[in-house]
Amino acid sequence: MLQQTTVKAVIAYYERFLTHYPTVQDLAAAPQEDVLHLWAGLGYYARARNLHACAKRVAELGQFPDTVEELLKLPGIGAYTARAIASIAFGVPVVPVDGNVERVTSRLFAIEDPLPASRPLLARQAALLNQPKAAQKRPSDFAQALFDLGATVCTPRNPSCLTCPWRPACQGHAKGIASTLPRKAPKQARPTRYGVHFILQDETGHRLMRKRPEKGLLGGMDEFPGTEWQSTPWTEKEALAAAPFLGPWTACGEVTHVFTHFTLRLMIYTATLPSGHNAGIDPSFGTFRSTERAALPGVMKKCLALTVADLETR
DNA sequence: CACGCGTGGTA
DNA sequence: TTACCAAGCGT
Repeated sequence: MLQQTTVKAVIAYYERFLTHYPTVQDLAAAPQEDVLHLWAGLGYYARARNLHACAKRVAELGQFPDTVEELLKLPGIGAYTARAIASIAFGVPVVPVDGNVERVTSRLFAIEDPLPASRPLLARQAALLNQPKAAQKRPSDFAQALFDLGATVCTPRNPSCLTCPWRPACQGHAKGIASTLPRKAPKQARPTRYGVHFILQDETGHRLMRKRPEKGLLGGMDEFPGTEWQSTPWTEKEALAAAPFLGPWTACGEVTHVFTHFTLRLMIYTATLPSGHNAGIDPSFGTFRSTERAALPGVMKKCLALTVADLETR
């Protein structure tokens, strides 16, 4: 859960997750649908699918692997997480390199080559940080102290060099460039994509939803039926051709959602199905279900909230 | 190796 | 408002 996600955002999800799945066997036995439902809103949904697959593998093995090499073979466990588990859970003297450790390392050694190209060099240098005997003796404390140094002292902006225990050894500070490191390659501009979604309610308050493909964007999560997301806006005529039934539809507003790599603008249409008319809808548009039980990603929750707000002001 | 993959917080 | 950032991984 903590991969690229802040502790604050994770805690509530973590607690809820552990309540449902106290052991790795419980998680391994759960339906994917339930796992994704508990993850909905946290983002990076491949992590949920990987964690689920990982639990199944560990249950199959009968125990957790305790070496970096074996941990790396598990789904969702990469160079960082394998070393975090090995050092924190099993006392193996290795250094997990996350964003914090990359920053600390780039400053300590005054590495000016920009990310992400400098990543292999940073990893090699970071691997040397636990040479001192005290670090070898307590791999778990060393790893977590390194994270905390990065999170509270050697911060991205305005680092507290005056209170830093490593200031005497810091080449970045000596050169006066610590706060400017790590350098980063310039980023690409974020394109905009456009889509139209239809929120169709039946007489019981259930809404028409379908499951997205297992892989790719929002993989395995639920959505309201709609158009593809393309680089140009849809005309009303084009959009309505993609609707799950004839209508009439109410244009209810627009939702903007920013993903890592593109901005999404969605037009939302709503309708309530006249009773007895829900048989003619093609199954490719989904089934009528309670939104409470669905695995709706943030962008779809926004769409739903818009229709609810729109209804109340109508 | 570059890119795709969410969401919330902060300056 | 925009830009950046967060206990990265898989392809």
